[in-house]
Amino acid sequence: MAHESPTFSPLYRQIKDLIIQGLQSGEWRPGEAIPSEVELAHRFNVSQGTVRKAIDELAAEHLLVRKQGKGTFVSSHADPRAFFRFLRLVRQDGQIEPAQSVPLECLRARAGVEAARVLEIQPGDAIVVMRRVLRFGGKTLVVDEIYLPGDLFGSMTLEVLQTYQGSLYSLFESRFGVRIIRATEKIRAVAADRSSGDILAVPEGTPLLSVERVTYTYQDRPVEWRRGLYCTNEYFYLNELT
Amino acid sequence: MAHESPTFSPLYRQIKDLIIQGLQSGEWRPGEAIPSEVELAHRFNVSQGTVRKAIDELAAEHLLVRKQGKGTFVSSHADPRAFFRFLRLVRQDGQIEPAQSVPLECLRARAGVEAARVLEIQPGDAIVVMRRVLRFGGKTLVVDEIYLPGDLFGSMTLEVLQTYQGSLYSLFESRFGVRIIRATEKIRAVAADRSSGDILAVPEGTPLLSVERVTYTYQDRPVEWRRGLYCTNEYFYLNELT
DNA sequence: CGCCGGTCTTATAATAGACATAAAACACAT
DNA sequence: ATGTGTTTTATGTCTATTATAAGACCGGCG
Repeated sequence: MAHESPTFSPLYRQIKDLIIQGLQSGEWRPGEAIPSEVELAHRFNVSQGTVRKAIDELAAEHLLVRKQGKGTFVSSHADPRAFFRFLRLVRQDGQIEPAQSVPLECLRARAGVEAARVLEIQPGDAIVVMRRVLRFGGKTLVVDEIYLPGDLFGSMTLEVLQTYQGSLYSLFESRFGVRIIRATEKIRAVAADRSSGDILAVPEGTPLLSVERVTYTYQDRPVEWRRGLYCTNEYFYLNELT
Repeated sequence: MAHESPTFSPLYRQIKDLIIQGLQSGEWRPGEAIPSEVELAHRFNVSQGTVRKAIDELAAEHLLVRKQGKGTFVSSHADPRAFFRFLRLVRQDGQIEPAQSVPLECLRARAGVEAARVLEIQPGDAIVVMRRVLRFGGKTLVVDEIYLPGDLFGSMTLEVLQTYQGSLYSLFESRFGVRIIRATEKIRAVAADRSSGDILAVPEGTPLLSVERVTYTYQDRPVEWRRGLYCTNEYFYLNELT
């Protein structure tokens, strides 16, 4: 097989794309096992090693999780280990504590120019806006404002949010079929205004961490825009530079 | 080869350790090429594929860089692409701009309890303390206070810092033989005090990003402790969650 | 109830050939 | 003779296949 076409990609990468299609189409759901390497090799008519290399990359990207002797599983945000991949707030002493999400409001709106640009939709398109806080050990440390595209999250309501136990991304995944893959965050320091200060129980003007996040699903499609204000008096944002 | 010993590790990982030794001993220096896969395979008496897997992991950890058709090279902080791995400050519009480091002072001191704990040395051991600022496009946006263990950086002087062109980690690497591998950062929002406000040209009380970093070399040995204050009015800290 | 093999799974190792790169060798016009 | 563009070749990594080992699980059997 010669390298002729300008759109050439190696065999294992084509297999990788086929597996991603299976994930995206819902053929294999989060938490479930995908077929074994030999079975996939047979289905796609390639060797086991080629399937293996495709799965290796998908595992490195956290889309799949390998377990020797058991199988390869679709990763899920219901897995507790996935929580702190997207919430990096830890206590002074380094202990990571579970967060409790408390939804405040959820309403329908139309996208402004900025939200439309970030979410790659048209201004005026339907969106869902929600606000919520995160509580750590009884203290309210984060207030989030979240923008979602209406076509994917049209049925989102405050009651759904209040009822659901588990992380927000776990809800996205199980109820809306939206799998969060990666995100980028822009972090800066800002002063608390009246309303956020009240919610976080700090004086107006207190320095807060402003975390603006854009979240992506398959094929780099943005599906969430959020802005969080973090109170970092007793907790901090932990980042690993590797 | 059976799995008998409790300290068993697969062949490719033993090879990986041997390569790390070569890096650590200075047998192969930053920027240089290491021997080819077949040559290493011959030297260690294993197959090329096994060497390949070892190098794959080292490349994933950014210790090596592969270039098809050319060879595999020891990664270096002199490489401009490495700069923004450890400095994630970017402009509003997303453009990344080169930083200019301006050293302010450099003096010898003795480790206090906190510095000793972080750097894993004894209280009272010799350390080097330095302060410097980072300028982006003419504006002073970062002020850093940096603590280094004296045994590694004993010959550090203000003149060395002022003379050297290039990043600090590039200096560590070329002049002190200390290769920075990874780091962890604790980020919080704080208010500017008088002195830092003066340096950054902002009013006292302005919210600043406090970035406390511990930096590690081979075998997870801490070799730098620093605290930076970032002015995030026109720039922000960019983070990728993957 | 324990344990001992089958039989699934992924993990490891070896091998062969394809592709990438750059420098040496060469042909040829000036 | 010399400069220039092309071909060859040597030497890297990359891709693909195959074989075997190790981990997990289940059911039969003592």
